[in-house]
Parts: sequence; C-alpha cells; structure tokens
Amino acid sequence: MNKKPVRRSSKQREAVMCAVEELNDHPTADMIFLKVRQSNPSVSLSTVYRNLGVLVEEGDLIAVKGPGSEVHYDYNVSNHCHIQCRICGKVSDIDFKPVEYVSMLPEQASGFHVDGVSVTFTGKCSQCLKSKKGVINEY
Amino acid sequence: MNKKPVRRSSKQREAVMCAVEELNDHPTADMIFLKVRQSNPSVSLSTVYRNLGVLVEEGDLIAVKGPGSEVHYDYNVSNHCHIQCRICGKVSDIDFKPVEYVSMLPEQASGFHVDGVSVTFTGKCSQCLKSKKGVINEY
DNA sequence: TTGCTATTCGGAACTATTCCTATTATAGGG
DNA sequence: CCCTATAATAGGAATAGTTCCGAATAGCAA
Repeated sequence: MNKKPVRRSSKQREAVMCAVEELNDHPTADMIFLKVRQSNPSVSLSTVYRNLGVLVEEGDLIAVKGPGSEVHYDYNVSNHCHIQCRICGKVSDIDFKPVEYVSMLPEQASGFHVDGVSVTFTGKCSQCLKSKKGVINEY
Repeated sequence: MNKKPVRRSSKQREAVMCAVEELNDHPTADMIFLKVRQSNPSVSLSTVYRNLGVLVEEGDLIAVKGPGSEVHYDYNVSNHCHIQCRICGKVSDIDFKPVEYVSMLPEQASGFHVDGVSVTFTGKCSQCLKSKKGVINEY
C-alpha cells in the first residue's frame, strides 16, 4: 500500500530547514543549496531537493509557484498568500487569508474534492518599477 | 528600446489557436502540438511554443500553472479561476471571479504594483477519487 | 516586384528537477 | 554496546518541459 517511511533526523535536513529560515525571503532550491554549502560544503543538490520535498510533505515548509519557472520555499506555513514580481521573480508575503474561500467552493468545483487554494498575485516590485528590465514571464 | 514586433498572420498560429479551442479542456503544449500535427504534420514543437507565447502575450489565451510541472492553456480569457487534480493533473474552470480581490490588495502588497491574480484550487477529481494512483505533487 | 523582417522548421541547448547506485548513518531492539 | 533494517547521502546521469539558434520561407507595405 506504499506506506510512507519512518523519518530519521539528519544534519543535512536540519541545515536545509535552517537555510530557508535564515534566508528569510522565499528562496529557491538553488539559493538554499548555496546557503547550505557555506556551512556544510559536502551537501549535494539532490539532497537539498529531497529534503525540501520531505519538509513540504511534513508541513514544515510551503512550496510557492508563481509565473517564473522556479519553486520558492516559505517557512511561514500560516494561512497567507504571495505576490511575485514579473521581472526579478522576487516573492513576498501578503497578509490575506485565502483559505476562507476554500470552504465556499467545493460544490462549485464540479466533482472535485477540494483540499487547497493557492492565491498568487503578480506585479512589479518597487525596485523593478524604476529599472526597466525585461519581463520574466508575461501572462 | 526593445519594441515589440508587428504581428503577421500565419497558418501555424491559427492552427495553434484552433487546437486549443477544439481540445476545449486546458490542454498542455504537448497536447496542442499533437492536435495541430493531425491536420498540419509539418508544424514543429518550437512553433507551437512560440505561438502559445505570442497568443498569451496578445491576450488571446491564458496560461495556467498548477501544482504539476506543465503549463495548461485556456482560450477562455474571462475572469475566472481554476482547479487542478493533484493526481491526474486535469484542470477545470471554476466560476469565481478573483479579480474582484485585486483592487483590494495593492496597498498591502508592500511596494508592488499589482497587475494580476491567479487563484488555483487543488483537489482530487471524481475519477481519481475512485482509482487510487499516486499523487503528482504533494504540497 | 522588391525589400524588410516576422515566422518557420529542426534540432541543439538549457534549466529545474528527479532518478540511480553504491555507501553511510540512524534508531530500535537484543 | 552491538546488530540489523532501512532511511538518507553524494555525485552524477537522466529526464521533462521549454527556449534558443540559424538558415530558409513567407507576409505585407511601398
């Protein structure tokens, strides 16, 4: 029945969790990898990815997908949503509780069993409003 | 200053747009490619991608990103949102108008100039609720 | 028709992520 | 404290989805 494995602790997993908290700005896997490497140079990229997956599965992190191609990770697992800059890809928190809408919608969802919402705003951050670089992804 | 090119019509672009409409169920680039190939076997995958990009840019299509890794395309450009099945990846429309919330939020967005929202629900579709396959992406 | 350049095909390149394999580390008994 | 089962690791290969490139073609304005 494919039961989930018993979790064991590991230095690497702790280091990954730590890095996300210290970076404190919705880092990508690559940014986390670089951060972890600073204190723990032998950690591999695949270890970072595997542990991010585990931490998300355990509910210790949230994975945030926006218009860009990379996944960002958030250690703030409370009910809130995000905004991503179309130009630099930066992700910020917005204090808005989308989960209130979940309970409203299951019946409209044509046969789906609804278990989550992701509300992601897009726009341009204050820095990118000044400088005029190309857009990373125009939706 | 990187001004955008003058658009020309092309058989291929029309075929791509047609395919999205005919498939009528939030197809991915690959599904669109296969559909276009049926009537137009010489069209290349890169042409499909380029035209999807153009059509999205022109506002003729919407690109939908969910928990899966592929982008889905929607010819319904009206104000609504989506739900995606965690298991099979299927995307469906939900008749709910997220744009009403956009105007509420710019000031909370800490310096961002907000220009869009994407509200995507996740869950399990009726078909996948019966059969018990593995989840494509667990957030 | 001519000239400009947007568009095309086809495949190579790229990027983010996952998978693979041999090795190491962890935790729960005995 | 040692044994055993198996979770986790490093490192690199493999994959998937998408973008890029270059030479050839095609749309459109003059």
